[in-house]
Amino acid sequence: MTKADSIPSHNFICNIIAEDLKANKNEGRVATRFPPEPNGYLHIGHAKSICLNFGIAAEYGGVCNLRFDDTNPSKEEVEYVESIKSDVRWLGFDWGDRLFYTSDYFEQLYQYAVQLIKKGKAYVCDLSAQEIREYRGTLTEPGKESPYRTRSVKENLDLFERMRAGEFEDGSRVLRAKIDMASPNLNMRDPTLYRIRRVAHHRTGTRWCIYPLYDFSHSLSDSIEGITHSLCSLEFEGNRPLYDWFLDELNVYHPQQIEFARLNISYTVLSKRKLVQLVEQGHVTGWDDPRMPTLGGLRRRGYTPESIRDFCERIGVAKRDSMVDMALLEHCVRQDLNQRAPRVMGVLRPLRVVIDNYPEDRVEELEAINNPEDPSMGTRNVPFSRVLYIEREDFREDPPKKFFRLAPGREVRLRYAYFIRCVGMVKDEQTGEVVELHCTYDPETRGGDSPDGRKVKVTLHWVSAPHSLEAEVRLYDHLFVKANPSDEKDSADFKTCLNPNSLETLTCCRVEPGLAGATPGSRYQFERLGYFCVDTKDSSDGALVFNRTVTLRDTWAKIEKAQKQKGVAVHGSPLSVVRNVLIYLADEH
RNA sequence: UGGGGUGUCGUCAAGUGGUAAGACACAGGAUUUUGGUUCCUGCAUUCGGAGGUUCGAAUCCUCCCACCCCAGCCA
Repeated sequence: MTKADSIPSHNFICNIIAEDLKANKNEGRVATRFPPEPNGYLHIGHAKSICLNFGIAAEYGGVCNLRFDDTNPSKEEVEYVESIKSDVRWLGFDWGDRLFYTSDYFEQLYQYAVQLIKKGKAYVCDLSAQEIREYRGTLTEPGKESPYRTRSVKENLDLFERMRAGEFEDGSRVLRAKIDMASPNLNMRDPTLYRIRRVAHHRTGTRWCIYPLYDFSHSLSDSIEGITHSLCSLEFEGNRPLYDWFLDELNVYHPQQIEFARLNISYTVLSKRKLVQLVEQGHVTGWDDPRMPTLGGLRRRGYTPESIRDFCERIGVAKRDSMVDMALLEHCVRQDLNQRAPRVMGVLRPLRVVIDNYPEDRVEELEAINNPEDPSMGTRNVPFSRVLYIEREDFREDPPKKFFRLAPGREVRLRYAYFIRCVGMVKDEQTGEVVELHCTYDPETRGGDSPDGRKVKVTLHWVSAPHSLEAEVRLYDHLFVKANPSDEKDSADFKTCLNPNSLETLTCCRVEPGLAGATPGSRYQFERLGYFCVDTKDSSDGALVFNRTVTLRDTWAKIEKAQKQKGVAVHGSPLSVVRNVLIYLADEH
């Protein structure tokens, strides 16, 4: 990788940092942080933030902290902190010894609150949640001051201490900042700093019964850690004045909050709230269902961390709401996997082919290239015999225009093997379905080249029937049928456009014998089909299960789709079929 | 009808007064024992709209329009 490649694309945040550096702000120091709340699993939207924060730290010789924003014990669990850590690591980032928790600062945060009270900038309020809401006013009308706003410093100190000591009921009192109930920015209308909540915390246990809220704890945690640039998403723009207020009132180190647009991708959803519904209502099998945009789902699907990082690099960072085309994500995995995935042959929907002129008991080992993009990956042998399977869709009894594959009388190449010509077919007498093909092979074309220079329009993948292994293959498609599921007027019901065909399970697939014992998580390109990953949960030596990561680009599919849309005459002449083909009608099927 | 933001190709996105990068997608073509890969070529006389300043505007000014966020003791 060249230097230019490794530099994050130019974005407005880099511009700000570069200027700060030039002005020697923060003594040339750069410190960022990734601050997840441990209340759910990471998804690709988080990956954007992780890549940004860790990427900037790396680029400018700074550091990036991993900080769990664990101020709401009723929603947070250790299970989530563990999964988040492993996802960040999997993505390829290392926080070294800079693992922090907001809960590490509870005592210090409490002292900051006391300072605010002493300055007359915070007070204990006895209004109920309902009343606080009523007193807040509306977007267009100012709020009313709480009757408790004028309590003395002494009384506030006493009350706050007793809140901590557990003398009051949950929800009976809160600590509030004393700012301005008439502020046009609702965040500044005496926001709540602490609430009473007798819930055990995953790290501090029952030591505390009061917990700080986001605005207060986040800005101060950033300050405590010496964060220089605190990057967050757009919806916190209105919180910035409050972020700044705490730091100014307390006169402590003042990081700069910068907001950027969160990631949206077409044909999926990226909000914790919505993802939870998909899991809980059984629309997917879990957080790591390969259709989920979670890092766990993408990993199981076969996405590489490199491809996700590349994607995050390419989408850029800006302030406008946007929706990135899913096709870009798919492009990124294809590009990565094209370079590194070993090629293999697998037949998804097998069609039996008998090579009439190939000896019954002969088996040949044919050399196949593991990756044409990378000769160092070497070669392997695949067995060839009289009975094979090819892809059902690679044969058409009545081929449409531009269909180059097998048809009665046609000759094609079997990859790394021989040219074969279709001379007959067996049909199910009930359904008329073609259930077996009879072909002849040309012994002169071993390896795939014809000595007489004869050309063939296409190369098919295949497996030797007796040598092949059975496998289950799961074909995944977009989770939603609409580019923007959140568009539903009835925004509650983004699920109305769930794709009913997002998963198709194929159970009688046949793959080449070399795949026996394939390691769970390993990725392959099934030639001509796509990239597949051995499932990490359901696959075993005796019962292989593959997940399709993404298809290969498919020019034929595109042509066929266009033909169907135009209603073009897609059939060839039936006369040629009659002339060239022997048709065996089934009697034993 | 309060405040805070944002509007550049179908989708992302550079551009910061000197005459519209790049990527994906799409469309052609070449090469190809994957209809894959790779390689060429094409793809915004125009930057939400209207005025204005200027020799010169996507960039500055004015007005207008559209969209997003904020009324949790969530983050």
